[in-house]
Amino acid sequence: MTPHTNAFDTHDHSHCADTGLARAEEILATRKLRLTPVRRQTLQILLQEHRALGAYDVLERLAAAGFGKQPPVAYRALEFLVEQGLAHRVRRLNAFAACMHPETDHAPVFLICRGCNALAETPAQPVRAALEAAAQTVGFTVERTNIEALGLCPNCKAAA
Amino acid sequence: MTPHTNAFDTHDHSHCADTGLARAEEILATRKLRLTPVRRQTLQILLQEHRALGAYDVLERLAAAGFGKQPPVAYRALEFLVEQGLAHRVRRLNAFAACMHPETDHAPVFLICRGCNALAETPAQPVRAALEAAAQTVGFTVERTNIEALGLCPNCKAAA
DNA sequence: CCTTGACATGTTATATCATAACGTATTTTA
DNA sequence: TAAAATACGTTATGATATAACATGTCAAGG
Ligand SMILES: [Zn+2]
Ligand SMILES: [Zn+2]
Ligand SMILES: [Zn+2]
Ligand SMILES: [Zn+2]
Repeated sequence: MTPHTNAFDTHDHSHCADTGLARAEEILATRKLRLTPVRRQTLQILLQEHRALGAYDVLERLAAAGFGKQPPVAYRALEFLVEQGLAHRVRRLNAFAACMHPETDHAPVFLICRGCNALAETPAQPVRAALEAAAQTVGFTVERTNIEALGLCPNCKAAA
Repeated sequence: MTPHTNAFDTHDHSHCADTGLARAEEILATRKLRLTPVRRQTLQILLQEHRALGAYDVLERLAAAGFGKQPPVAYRALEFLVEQGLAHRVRRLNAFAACMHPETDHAPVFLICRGCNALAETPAQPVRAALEAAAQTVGFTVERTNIEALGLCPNCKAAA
């Protein structure tokens, strides 16, 4: 078990970004899909911070890096990353975040700090299981989930 | 325990709508808040169906009923109902739905059928508890949640 | 190699969702 | 009944997202 660095602890963040990219390359290689320059740059942009970025924020940064300046440029790259499980969409924020553990446990739970906007992705198994159980009592089959919590991270709690 | 009618079963829906309105009146009375005509009409609109409606859908119907025709009319009424726990916002759909049990258990789980767009609201306690537990391991305090599942309801499964 | 088809990128234009700011009317309270 | 708070309506604008189409790139098969 990798000692999961979590977004709310101070940590060597270059590690997150580096391994994130490396994992993406591996994963896409095995799927014979291409991590093109825009896609790579988009993932890097998301990996730069442990928070969710709106599509237009991403777009600005893509444009600054010499890519297209129109919304579909960002939306397409983001959609691709989300489909491949390399990024997630955070509905509560209308925003996107790099996935912090693309290999393991999908169907993430997001913890969104309203103080500092940090976003942590935590393992979802138990939550997901509880949700499945609730669904089953009414005969509903769960295919995709959005499980998001808004609140305060330990740092912001301490500061308050 | 009321035998909770659920959105995926055929049921006497006028009962849902009637009790929904009645409950809203009681609740707002105890809080000394007003169920004004637009608010009442908005709640009735949401109660007409077990699915989520976009703000602009609601607005159209409000306008047809003689209320204002501009977005804030709908958004304000919806926001009020959501604040009072009489309706919920379904982030996955950018839409709103009447609450199906305003008294009990809040922090609902939504089950959204991608076949027929039906929306069921199920009790969230166990899911919520699992989420709290996950949050606690990183020191995060949960304040609000969005827990939504997309999938297939029993009827659509049978039809497929 | 070169054609061909699939995929990827870019553009313009438009659709959809949401709120700011302001004036008027209604309701409550003193 | 005056003052204050609340609610409703408008205009205008902001923010998010997708449709439709043209051009460019790549990987295979001939
Ligand atoms: Zn990091
Ligand atoms: Zn993830
Ligand atoms: Zn019903
Ligand atoms: Zn509810």
